[in-house]
Amino acid sequence: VRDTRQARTIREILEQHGEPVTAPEVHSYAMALVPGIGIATVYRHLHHLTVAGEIARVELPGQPCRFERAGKPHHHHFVCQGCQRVFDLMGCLGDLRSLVPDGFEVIKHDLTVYGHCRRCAAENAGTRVGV
Amino acid sequence: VRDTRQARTIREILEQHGEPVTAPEVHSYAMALVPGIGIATVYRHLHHLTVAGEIARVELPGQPCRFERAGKPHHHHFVCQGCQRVFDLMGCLGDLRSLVPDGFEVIKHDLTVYGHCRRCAAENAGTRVGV
DNA sequence: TTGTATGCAAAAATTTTGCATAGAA
DNA sequence: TTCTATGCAAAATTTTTGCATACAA
Repeated sequence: VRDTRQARTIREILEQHGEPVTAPEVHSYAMALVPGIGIATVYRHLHHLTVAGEIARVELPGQPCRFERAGKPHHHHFVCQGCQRVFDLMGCLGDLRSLVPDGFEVIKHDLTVYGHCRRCAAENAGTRVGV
Repeated sequence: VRDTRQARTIREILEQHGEPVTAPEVHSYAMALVPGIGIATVYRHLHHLTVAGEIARVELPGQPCRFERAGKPHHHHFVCQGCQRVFDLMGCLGDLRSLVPDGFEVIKHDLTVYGHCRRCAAENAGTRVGV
């Protein structure tokens, strides 16, 4: 993998983003920095960076795959149902082994919490639609 | 929504399945009962049944949408990394509000646990590849 | 009849691949 | 020159939609 302008741009976008971003989002950010960059190049570099362990895939239920910097401590994600933004949730839950049947082996887990972020909770106060 | 043979077949497949199934899976089961049934009909009925509240969408991270009978008590899912089967996990976790920042409002959550089911855990004992 | 449901094929939406060419070593 | 990277377009995947026809009331 050569250190081209496209490769550098995509790596930097991922490094600078706190929350996970989708490939089309990365593409539109990259377009501003490298006009004409193709979406295929974005997908290819996201793949390279994932294999290299520099970024991690973040799969949220029912959503297209996102990517975030690797190396963060174990964490989960919060999806705001107002603004659709995704936030990191540090911390985790207790013993998951108590949830699985006897003989089942737990390797890992994903938790996604849905709700309203601080801003949307404030804006929606009083006008909440049944969710 | 008329009670046709296709509608009845698809509803029954969903009623009888313990674990969530994908639309293509429903289609192949339905093909055995109603030869020539189209995948579009399957998607249309899955949509109708979802709107009617008879079945529920199950979104697992990184996987195509699945469907299961509605009305089950709150539960989560276990994905076996050996056989890829999906199991229901009854029970739940403690207080999720402790995980979210101040001012955030929790509405719901999804938990997916990955590992090996009893059979795959037994088969894999000793031959485990690093996962 | 009158209207809904169906199957097929085409269309969307997201991601991957093939290929000729541009660019880097 | 030699090889990788790129952009474009086409393909693959999953789901939705349009439409003419079949079927039900």
